[in-house]
Amino acid sequence: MSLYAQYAALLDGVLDELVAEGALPADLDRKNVTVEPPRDPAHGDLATNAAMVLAKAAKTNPRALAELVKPKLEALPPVTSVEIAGPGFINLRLTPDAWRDELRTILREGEEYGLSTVGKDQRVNVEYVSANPTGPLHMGHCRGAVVGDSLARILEAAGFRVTKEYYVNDAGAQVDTLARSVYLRYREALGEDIGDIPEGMYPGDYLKPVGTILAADYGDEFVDAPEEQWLPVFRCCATKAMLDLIRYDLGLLGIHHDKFASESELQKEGAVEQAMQVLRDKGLVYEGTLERPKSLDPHDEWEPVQLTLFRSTQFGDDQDRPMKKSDGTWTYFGSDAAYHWEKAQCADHLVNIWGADHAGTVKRVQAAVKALTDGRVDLDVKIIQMVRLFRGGEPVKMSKRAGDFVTLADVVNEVGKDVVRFMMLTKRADTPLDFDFARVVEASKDNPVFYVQYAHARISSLKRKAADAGVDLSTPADLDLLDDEELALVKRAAQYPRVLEGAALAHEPHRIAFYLYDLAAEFHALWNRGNDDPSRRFLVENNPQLSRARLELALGIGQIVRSGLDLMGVVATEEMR
RNA sequence: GCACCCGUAGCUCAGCUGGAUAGAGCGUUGCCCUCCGAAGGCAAAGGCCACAGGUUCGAAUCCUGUCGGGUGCGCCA
Repeated sequence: MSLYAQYAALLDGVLDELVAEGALPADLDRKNVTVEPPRDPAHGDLATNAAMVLAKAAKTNPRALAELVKPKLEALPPVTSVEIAGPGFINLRLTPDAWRDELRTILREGEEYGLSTVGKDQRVNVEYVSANPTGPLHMGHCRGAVVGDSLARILEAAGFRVTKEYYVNDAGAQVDTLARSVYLRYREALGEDIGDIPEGMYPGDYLKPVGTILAADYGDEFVDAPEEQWLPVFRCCATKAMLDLIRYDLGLLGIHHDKFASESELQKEGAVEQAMQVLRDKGLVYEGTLERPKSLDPHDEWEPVQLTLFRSTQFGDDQDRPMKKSDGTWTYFGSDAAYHWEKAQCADHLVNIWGADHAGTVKRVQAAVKALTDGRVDLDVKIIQMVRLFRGGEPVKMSKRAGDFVTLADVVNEVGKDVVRFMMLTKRADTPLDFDFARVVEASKDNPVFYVQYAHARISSLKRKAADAGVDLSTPADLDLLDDEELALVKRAAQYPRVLEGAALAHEPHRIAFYLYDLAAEFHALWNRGNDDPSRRFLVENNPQLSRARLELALGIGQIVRSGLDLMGVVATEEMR
C-alpha cells in the first residue's frame, strides 16, 4: 500500500470516529476524499481535501470540519503538525523518521515496491499493433506497439490480469492482394522475368523469400493453374510468413503478445453469425439502406442498396453501421464486433490501441461492445497520433512509392530498442510526436532518455566505487545522517506508487516517463552539490558512515528508476558509453 | 456537412481524472565551472491556460457555444 493510501485509510478511521461520536452524519459520501502530496512542498508532506468535500453534506463549513479532524490526526505518531490552510485543506507534516522508513521500505521491497492492487485481479485485454499481415512493421506501427506494451506492463503492476492480444486481419481483400503479389514472386523464383510489380500489388523485396519457399515446395505446379487453385495456398503461406516477419520486428522491441486472434478463423467458427444473432435478439439488427455519405461530391453517383445494419445510433453513433454487405459477406465492422464480443467473454475491460486513421470507427465498436455485453465490459480506445521522423531537424523524406517506408527494424537497429521505447512515451499518445534520429542519441540534458539513464548509471557507479571508499554494504546504514534535501528526494521517490496507479487507471503510460525525468533531475541536482563541495558528495572520503547512508539513498532512487524503466520496457544502463 | 482529438511561456510539451501562487526542457539574459563525480551548474525574465458563458466552496481540468489546427468519413480495411 502506498504511503498516501495508508494515510487515506487512517483518515477514514478518523472520520469513522467522528461519526461514532455523533460529530458527523453517518451517510457522508467519501468517494471524493483524497490524500495527496501538495503541489507546493511548503504546504507539508500530505494534504487532504476531506473538509472541503464533506462540509456541505455535513451541514458545516470546511474550516469548522477541519478543526474537528485536526486533533485526531495530530495524535497519529508520525505526524508532526497539522495545519488548516486556504479554503480548507488539511496539511500534514510527517517526521523525518517516517521518510527514512519509506526509504527502507523501498530498499526492502526492491522491485516489488509500488506494485498495486487497484486492479483487483480484474481481467484486461489490451489489443495493440494488429497491423495487417502484409509486410514488415514500419514506424507508423511502432508507437502503438510501445504504448500498448508498456500499458500492459503497467496494468499488470497495478494488479490487473492482462492479456496482450494482436488481431490479425487475414480475411479481407488485402490478403488476397498479398497472395497475388507472392504468386508473382513465386514465378520469379522459378526463373520467369516478371518485370515491374503492377500497381496495386505489394512491391517489397521482403516477399521474394516467400516466393522462393513456395517454388521449392510446389515446383511449377501452380504456374499454369487457375487462381482459385493457388490463391488459398498462397494466402495462407504468405500471411504466415508475414506474421513471422512481424513477430520478429516486435521481438526487436521486446514485445511478445499472448494471443494472435485471426479474423478468418473467427468467421470460419461462425462467431460473427453468433454475435449478430445476439444483436438481432435484442432488436438491434435490421435490413435497410444507408444514407448518401456527406463526403461525396454532388455529382458523384450513389446507389442505395439493401444491407444488414446494426443500430449503433442507439449508442451515440451518428449512423447505423453495416455488418453484412449486399453480397452476403461480412464487413470489417461485422467481424470486428464479433471479435470484441469474443474478447469480452474473458475480460472485464477491453483496451484497444489504434492508429489515428481508425478514430472514426471508435463509436460503433464501443456501441457493439455495450450492446453485446449489456454494459458489463467497457472498451477504451487509445488513439495514437503520428510519429514524424526527422534527422538533425530535417524531415526524413519518404517517397510515396509503395513499399518505400522507414521500417521499425531500421530504426531499432540504428538507435536501439531502449531509445525507441523511451522516446515513444515522451508525449501523450493522442498528440503527434517528433522523432529525431540525431537528437535521441544525443548525450545531453535535453534528451530525456539520456538524462534518466545517466542518473541510473551514476548510481551504479557509486555501487562499484563504494568498496574503494571504505563503505561496508553489509552493515546497516544510519539514515539519521541524511539531511532535508536528501529526504526531499525520498519524498519524490515515494510518489512512484501513485504515479503507477494513475498511469494504470488513466491508461497513460507516458506519465511514467515524465515522472522518471523529474526524479532524475532532482537526483542530478543533489549529485551536483558535490561538484563544489566534496563533503556533499555521495561518497565522502574518510567518512564511511555518511557515505553509507547516502549510498542507501542513491540505491533507493536507483531502484525506482529501474522499476519505472521496466514498466516502459527499457533496460536501465549500468554505465554510459 | 458530420464525428473524434488538440489549442497552456517565443518554441516543444507536462499538469497526478476539480484543489492552494499553473510547471519542465529548449531559446533569451546574468553570474559560476572547464573538475572524468566528463557528456556543465545556479539564477532571472517570460502566462487573460484560444474566446464567451455555465456548473460549485474552488475550473487549465467538467458542460454548452464560438473561433483556430489536425485526423477521419462510403458495402474499403
